[in-house]
Amino acid sequence: MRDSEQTRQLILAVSGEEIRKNGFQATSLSIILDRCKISKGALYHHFTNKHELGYAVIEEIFTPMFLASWEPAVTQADPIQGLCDFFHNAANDMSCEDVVCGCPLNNLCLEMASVDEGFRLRTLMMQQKLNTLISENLRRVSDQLRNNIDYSQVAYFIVSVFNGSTSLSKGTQDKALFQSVMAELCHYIQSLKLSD
Amino acid sequence: MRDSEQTRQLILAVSGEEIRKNGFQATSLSIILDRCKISKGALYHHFTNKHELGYAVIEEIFTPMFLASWEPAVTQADPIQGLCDFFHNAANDMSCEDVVCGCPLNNLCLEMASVDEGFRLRTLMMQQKLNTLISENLRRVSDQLRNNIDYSQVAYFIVSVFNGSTSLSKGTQDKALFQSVMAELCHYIQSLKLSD
DNA sequence: CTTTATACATACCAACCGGTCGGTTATGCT
DNA sequence: AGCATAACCGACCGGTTGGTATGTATAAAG
Repeated sequence: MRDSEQTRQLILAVSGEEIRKNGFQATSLSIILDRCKISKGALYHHFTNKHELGYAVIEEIFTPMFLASWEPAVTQADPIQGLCDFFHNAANDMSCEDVVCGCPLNNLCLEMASVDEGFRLRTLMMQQKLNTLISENLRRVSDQLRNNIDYSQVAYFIVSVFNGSTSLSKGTQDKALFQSVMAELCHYIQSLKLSD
Repeated sequence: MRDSEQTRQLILAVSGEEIRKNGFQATSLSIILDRCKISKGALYHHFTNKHELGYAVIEEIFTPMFLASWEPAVTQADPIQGLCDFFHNAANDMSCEDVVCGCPLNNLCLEMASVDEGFRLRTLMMQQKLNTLISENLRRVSDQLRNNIDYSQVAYFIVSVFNGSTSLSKGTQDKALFQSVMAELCHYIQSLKLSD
């Protein structure tokens, strides 16, 4: 027909951008429809309601984007160095818009987790996947690291710093602040290595 | 008259709770009016519009609450130990509702900083005050700490971890996760001390 | 060519939003 | 007592929201 899948992907992509900019609740369907140049009937043909649209955006847009951004950093030979490079690049390459918007998934998590169970579960699943990704790759090189490391705890710590500093730099809209915290994070990660 | 100030404080307190629960944009004036048992005219007598109400909540409710929670931890004789106790207590004493709601200021920051300049500026001011509070009290005991410390950077790092882990535990609604990250944060802070 | 299901469009709805405004009541001042 | 004004009320406004019911165009199948 009129390429149903393409329409669906267009809706998801545009919705992702708008939710990223405005948050979920503040994003109105009408502006999505305008940008997609489709009718309300078209949207409700593909998604049963606004919540389901949000779920789909998380699963099909945000989650893959999120994991894909961390994955190459930790899967390389030296994940410690990989993470440091990742943070360094994140701090330097981050556009002004990125600083302003912050991590879209973290925003959604904060906004919707206490409002709707569906969002909470998808957020939870995301964080667990990410934690597994980081902690297992750190464990992979455990022979180069200190002995008393709780890998899951360290992974959650790292993600907490990253998310927290993203929020902080979003609020202050200060890129240098983000770079500063990232530098301290690298410092922390390096300290996981055996010094002697 | 009918105790204008008391009415104003009631509006602020109730608004604070609702904003903390639902976020700013998702909080409707009508439920605030219902809970306060006042009319819309009363609210608009005290505040020119919803944004100004939000500003007042930040300045008169959230900011004092925020600073007051950190202040005793860092002003005591040993701020390192004070912070560790603070984090430890935060992890243990945190009610389920606190875990669900997360830090109200951090939420507001994420939601409104990119939408409205007034919110951004008040968020920025808050973070600067907090950073000064922490960094200067750490500098106060710099003779007990490592040499190469960037105190402002470390302070922002600490706050980033705290905010980030609050968000994370809100999304997952997992108190144990928060405790875990707080434990790692204590570990990090202790490492600032001279070991030899 | 007809049938049938999909893929949209249009028109519309009730509910709710923030905000306004004319009126009313209570209080302090003179 | 009388007046001015602060404090408060509540009906109302235009606009927007998410959601729906119904109609129509398209395209593959028989």
